Amino acid sequence: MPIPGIRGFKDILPEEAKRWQHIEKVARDVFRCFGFKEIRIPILEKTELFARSIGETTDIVEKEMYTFVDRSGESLTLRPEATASILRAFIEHGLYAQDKIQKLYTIGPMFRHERPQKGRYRQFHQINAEAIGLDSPTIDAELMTMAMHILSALGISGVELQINSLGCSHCRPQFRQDLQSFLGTRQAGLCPDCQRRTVSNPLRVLDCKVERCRAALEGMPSLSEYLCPDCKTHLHAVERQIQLFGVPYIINPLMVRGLDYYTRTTFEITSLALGAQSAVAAGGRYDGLIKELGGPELSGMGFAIGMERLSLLIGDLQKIEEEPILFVAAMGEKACVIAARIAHRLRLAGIQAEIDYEGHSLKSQMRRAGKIGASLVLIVGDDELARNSITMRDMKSSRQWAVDFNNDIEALVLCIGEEMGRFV
RNA sequence: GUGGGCGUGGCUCAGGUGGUUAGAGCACUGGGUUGUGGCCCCAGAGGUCGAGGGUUCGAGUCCCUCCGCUCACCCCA
Repeated sequence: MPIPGIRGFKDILPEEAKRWQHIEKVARDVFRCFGFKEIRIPILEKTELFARSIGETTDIVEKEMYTFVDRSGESLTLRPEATASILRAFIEHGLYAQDKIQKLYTIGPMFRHERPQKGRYRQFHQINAEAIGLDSPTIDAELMTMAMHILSALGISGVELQINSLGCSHCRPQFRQDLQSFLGTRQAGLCPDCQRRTVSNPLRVLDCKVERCRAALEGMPSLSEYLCPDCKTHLHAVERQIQLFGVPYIINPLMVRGLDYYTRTTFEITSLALGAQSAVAAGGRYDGLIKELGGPELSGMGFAIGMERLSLLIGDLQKIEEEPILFVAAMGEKACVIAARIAHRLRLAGIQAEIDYEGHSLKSQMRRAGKIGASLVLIVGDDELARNSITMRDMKSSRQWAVDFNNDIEALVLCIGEEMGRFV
């Protein structure tokens, strides 16, 4: 009996993996231009790290983490996001001692035990960027710009950048309290979810999609009116800067985030092409978090891009240039041996070379050569060997000719290299 | 955790009101061309019809249970 894979854990098959490689390559190149360095971090951390950073009462921590006790009795968790781990590493290795400013990125799998649906899996992959040690609103704008640039560099259009400010530790508590008491007076008109949210996470009511909730919330306190002068100034500066970068955006005062650590600037990049899970990227500022995790008093700002969602948006439009392929077809025992040697030598020269392994007919080998997209086929057989030559066939033009071959593979390989326009 | 839709060869799907050996296209293998790909033609191989139980002389088809996939809610990248 075959053993199936786990729900929500998807295989990325070769055809799609090719697209993923392309995505990563483009992203890495953008990071390089923006001065971000790669950091590679473990996928397991102590559970405590996520509980403290993401928030004890968030859905992620309460019911979505893959948490288990390992053989030494310690509670570990498969990371549900990357920020906490990056900050942990940043603190643990004292990176701030070399340079207070650290621009870091990582690409890899994250794990959340949610019900899978379009664009959402239990093991999913994120491209994650963090800019640590900067209070300047310019870095906020720069990060959002960079995220947008990665998307456009991948040929993705039709996305919307939404920005909001969640306030800081000075102004948000008052808003939360006032919102909560306001919601208390409107319970009857709210959907069951929002009635629950009133207690657990009142800010979430802001972006409820249920129509009748919208109506019941007439006259509700507005977050933007509660922002303290510093937060207001910061938001305006972010706006000014992102306008200077020429990136279109909209301010969405109703957008909130699901992780507790966000302060001030938050953003989301959405696309209607994604279905219900419309966010392809999201992030924000987290000013108190590094200290909260036992590090220095430095602020930070970061974002994550969902790889699966990116892949959905790119679709099949992506024409990735293929390297040329050579197929060595062989007829007869001697020829098979020589074919394998030729292929081997070509491979060492950096050319993709394929052979037949099962003694198929020449017709069948030719069919296979065509199928895998070989541009050049070498035909080695009794006839050729008897005449000290091999046959070369250009698959595109169907032109074919004989090439001298006195059992001298090096000379042959030179000839092939010329034919394929490559250095061997 | 909740709800809708769907499970038939590797893939995409046909299979009125239950009836004999479950079909097609694509892909695969061989042949038509005793050594030549794509197009065409012929042949072949490949399926416990998601699983288990029930009704029936008889179940891919009807009933029940379970499992899986998928979309949506919740939540989020």
